[in-house]
Parts: sequence; structure tokens; C-alpha cells
Amino acid sequence: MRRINHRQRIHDTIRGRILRGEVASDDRLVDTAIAAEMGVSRMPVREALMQLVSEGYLESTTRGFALPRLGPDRIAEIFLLRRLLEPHAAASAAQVLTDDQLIILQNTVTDSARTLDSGDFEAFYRASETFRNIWVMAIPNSELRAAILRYSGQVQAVRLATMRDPGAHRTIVAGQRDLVAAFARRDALGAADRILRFVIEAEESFLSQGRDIDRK
Amino acid sequence: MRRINHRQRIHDTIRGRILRGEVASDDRLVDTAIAAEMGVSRMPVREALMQLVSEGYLESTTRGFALPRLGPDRIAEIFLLRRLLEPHAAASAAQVLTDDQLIILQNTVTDSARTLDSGDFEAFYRASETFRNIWVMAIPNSELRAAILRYSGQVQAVRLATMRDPGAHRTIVAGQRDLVAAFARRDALGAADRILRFVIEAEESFLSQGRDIDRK
DNA sequence: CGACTAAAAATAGTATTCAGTTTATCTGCG
DNA sequence: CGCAGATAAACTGAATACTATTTTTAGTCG
Repeated sequence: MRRINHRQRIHDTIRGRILRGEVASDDRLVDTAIAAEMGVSRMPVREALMQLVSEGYLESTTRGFALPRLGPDRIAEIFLLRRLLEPHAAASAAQVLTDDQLIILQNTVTDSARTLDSGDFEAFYRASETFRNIWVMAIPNSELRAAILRYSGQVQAVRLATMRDPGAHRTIVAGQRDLVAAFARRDALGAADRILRFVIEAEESFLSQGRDIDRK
Repeated sequence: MRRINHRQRIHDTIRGRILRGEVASDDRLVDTAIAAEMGVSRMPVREALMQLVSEGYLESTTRGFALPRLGPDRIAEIFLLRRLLEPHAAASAAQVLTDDQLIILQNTVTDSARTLDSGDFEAFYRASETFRNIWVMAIPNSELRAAILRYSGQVQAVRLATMRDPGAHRTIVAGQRDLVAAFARRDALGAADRILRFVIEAEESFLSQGRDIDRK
């Protein structure tokens, strides 16, 4: 039995499932079911679910909790926020990334590139997550980091869809290569510029590939 | 008895108190006490308090909930986020503000200016809140709006302190006048520029007036 | 056969109770 | 008089129990 409280543990568990795409968009997360599964009472589960709602990962419906219905407008809004926040964040990260972190980033890009031939989207996705986590965690401004995590978490479904688009696959790897190069040069402006293009490309890719995740 | 649930009502009530500065920085908000005051059980109060924590309005301590200890670094981080978000927000608001809203803004600025002579900081503060609320509520991007509300709510104590600085008083009124003029011209760039200066001036004012709200 | 109604099932919301943890106070000993 | 340990109080976290609301299903009447 762990020492940390149930609420936090359940919160992290469920968030992990959401981020790994293990929750379908029509799944209903019900507190009693999760409570039974985790062997605790409803209360901590309920609190964890409500916390996830206030963080934007879930939506509270009249019948259980579910992934938020991300309409095109909402997605556009979140992409706008990412365009406002991530360039500055990447610029500040460029100035503080350690050599160790840079090496990990470079290795991750190499892994990423390999999946271009193998077509292993699962591995590609994992590498992309690692890549993103490294530089985001290096952002010195913790409020900014939290905001970025918040918004990129919310559009997780979009990111998953984007990465399965073979056209985007190549673009993303190229972008990662550019970005890590800018990081290695401690080039704040270059990193900011590259991230901005990254976000724009992600949005374009989403827009072009149809309306899979449309509202209802 | 209202139709909406206790949790939300209590959440709004407490947030209102925080925003109006009715909670001292050494107050401890205890669920049992609030529950007794509101005539409900601990549960909805507890949930409301935890929601306020996850929104950044409160901090959970080992002994009750309290206002977060805002150290200088944290405040600097929040000001940075405001610099990133508010200019774009003001620009987008400039394009959608209705004539009615513009008139209210103008009247509010007039009220604000009057308090320059009377020295009625209470009225000045109220007018500033109204002014800010009007244009923030006009921001079409609801995610952006929520983010701005989040961050400006968190530094409420700083704002209160800033407004009591007579030097800043004059600067703020002048800024409001400029801003409403830009809004009236539908001048998105001018509005963005003016808000940016606003935030910078607020931060400078805070920095110059000492360390009242220092950590511990 | 369809539509409307009523009952029951599912689930959110709230209350009460218990347990564990942390802080403060009190008391006794040096 | 001060410090250390014990003890009580305060508070959070979790479990269980109860209530209200909403959805679904089944049944009946037209």
C-alpha cells in the first residue's frame, strides 16, 4: 500500500489512460465502476474525476464522465493558445537544456527517423512523446510548463490522429531534427520559430485530414 | 433552495471572497467551519475548496486551505504568461466589442478618472474590475478567456496592492483611456500594444513598491 | 402498432461516521 | 524557568449510507 493518497493515485492512473489513448471517445467513466476496479470507495474516485474535469481532460455529463467533445472551434482555440505559449517556452528551454538532455533528444530523433521506414506508428508515437516531454520539462517557468501540458493534454486525441497520418510522419521527424539542432545551438529564436511552425503544421494536418473527431 | 448544486455555489462564493480581497493571506479556510456557516455538510465544501486549489486560487496545507504564498519568482512567471496571452486577447476583443460595451467602458473610465481627485480607492478598484471584466468577457476565444481569468485571479493580491499605490493610480487611468480609445477605433494592434504596456507597468509597479507580499 | 406513462435502474450529489495524521497545549522533570 | 514527552484537539482523507435526479425500459391504452 502506497503512502500517497488515493485521490492523487487514481487521478494519475486515469490521466495516464487518457494520454495513452486507452479511453475511447464514447466510453463513460463511472465512479462506482472505477472504485470497484481499484478497490476503494467512490469518494476518492469521484474527486479524481472532478479534478480531471477542471483540468480539461474530461467532461462531466449527466451519465458518467467522458472525453470532452472537441468541436473544430474548440480545437482551433487550443491551437491558438499553443501558438501563443509554445514559442516562448521553447526559446527559454533552449537556453537551459543540459548536454545530457540534448543527447537524449538526439537519440530520440534517431529512433523517430527509423520508424519512417518500419512504419511502426506505436514506436513513433512513443518517441514523439519522449521528445516532447524532455523539452517541455526543461521549461524553467513552471506556470508556463503547466499551461502547455494542460493544453497539449487536452488535444491528445488530435495528436494521436495526426501521428497516424503518413504524410505528417515525415514532416514531424524533419521538424524534430530542426528543433534539436536549434536547441543544440542554444538558438532561442530558432527554436521558437521552429516550434511555431510545428504547431501550425499540426493544425493544418488536422484540418486537412477531415472531421473524424467532429462534434457528435 | 436553489436548483444548482452546493459545490458550485460554494465554489463561486469562496472565489468571490478571494477576488474581493476578503480573505487575508494568513486566514485558514477549513471545510468544517465553512460547512457550518453555509449549512451543508463537509463534502461539497471540501470539493469546492479542492477545485479552487486546482484552479490556483488556494493552496492545500496540512492545516486547512490558505491563499498561495506568492514568491517573487512565481509572480514573475505569472506576469510572463500575462504578457504572452493578454495582447492577443485584447486584439481579438477589439474586433468584437459591441457599441453598448464600448459605452460602458467609456463610462467606467470616467468614473475611474473621478476617483483620481477624490482618492476613493475602493471605488477606483471597483471601476477597474468592471473595466477589466467587460473586455475580458468579450474575448471570443473561450479557452483564452479562461486562461486569462485564471492568471489574473491568482495575482489578485498583487493587483490590490498595486492599485493602492497613488503613483500607479494615474498611470492606470491613463492606460484605460488609451485602451478604450483603441477599442473604439477597432484598432487591434493598438489594443494589443496598450495591454502589453499595461502588464509591464503593473509588474514594474509591483517590483518598485517593495516586497510586501514576499514569501513568508 | 405506436405513443404515452409509470416504474425501476443507474448514477450524481450530499450527509454522516470513522480513522489516521499533524499540530498545539499541558504537565512533569531536570 | 525551560525543555521534552505525552495527550488532547483539529483537521484531512476515506468509507458507507442515504437522497434526488435522470434515463431507460416495460407495460398499457388508444
